[in-house]
Amino acid sequence: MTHFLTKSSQYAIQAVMFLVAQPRHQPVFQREISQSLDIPIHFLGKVLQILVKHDLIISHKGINGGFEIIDETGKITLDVIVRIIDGDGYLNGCMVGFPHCSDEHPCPVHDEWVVARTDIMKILEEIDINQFSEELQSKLDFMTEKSKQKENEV
Amino acid sequence: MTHFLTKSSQYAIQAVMFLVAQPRHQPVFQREISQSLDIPIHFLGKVLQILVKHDLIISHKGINGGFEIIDETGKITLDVIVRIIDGDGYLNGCMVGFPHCSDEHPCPVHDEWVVARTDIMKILEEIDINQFSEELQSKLDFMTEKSKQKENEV
DNA sequence: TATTGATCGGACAATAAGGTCTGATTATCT
DNA sequence: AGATAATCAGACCTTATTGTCCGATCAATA
Repeated sequence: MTHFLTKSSQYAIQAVMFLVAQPRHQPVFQREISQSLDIPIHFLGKVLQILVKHDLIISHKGINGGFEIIDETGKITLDVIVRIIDGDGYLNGCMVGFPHCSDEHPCPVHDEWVVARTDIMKILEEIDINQFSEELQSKLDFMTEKSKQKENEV
Repeated sequence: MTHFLTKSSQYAIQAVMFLVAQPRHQPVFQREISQSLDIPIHFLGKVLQILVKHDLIISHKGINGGFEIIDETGKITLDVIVRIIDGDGYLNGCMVGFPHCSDEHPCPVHDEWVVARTDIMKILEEIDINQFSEELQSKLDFMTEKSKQKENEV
């Protein structure tokens, strides 16, 4: 269906944004993340565990547990998350799948594709999630289930 | 794996390019297309049948059969092919999967994604495969298995 | 008209992605 | 110490994509 990122990496990105947006970066229950972002809870758990293993977030077990972002982390880019979840080489290769397509021997859409790919790379590599935590807090209200509550209030 | 187009639509696009590049648009055997483009022959057959049903190419059955592009066809865009094979709505929706993301309530990467998506749309909607049939003939030599033959000759 | 060799069509298998379930482990609180 | 409630870990199921196989159908040719 020509999806661009897998569900797994989409969920991971959403979760990281959600954690960054937390005031004081307090720990959040997996259940709360799941409900807020409308992500299947067990699937979310699996994704979060991968992020924990790669030291992007930390987990607290036990009754007052939860997940939180690691404060010391510098720049958090989508690129980092996608590579952790989906592995490398996600935009390599020809857009239409020609095995021998390259800069030297470009396929009919190669040059245009390079331009588009550069734009995408910018999003993945240059945007820093840690930068706009205040902006995130307001924006994510509309992204999460809070927006539905607001609709119901009208 | 963050693939952008499915194999099916990639194969379809490659096959259409291959047929357009044929001098005088002569019919070509499914087997020849398969070998030239290194596409599994039966999978290719299934894809080609879909294109036939949607009047993008025509098929000749029987012993001197094969597939050829329909000459009367005007502009052939990747968009048309992708919609036939993969269905509609292939770049709709938020890049990172937020259900409520929209122009009015953009997610943190929405604006940048719109730019990148526009570039991709241009490739899909504006490039006309029928336009550069001469260019295709030379370019496809490198895309197909002919390039390997050239390598072996050296 | 029989043979040949092509597409056509549908069933089927293999693989990966997406999603679910259950028990184990862990830390907090009473 | 026991109850509680959270993450952790892995097995398992479902679905979609990708790929394979085989018989039916069709048209050209000898």
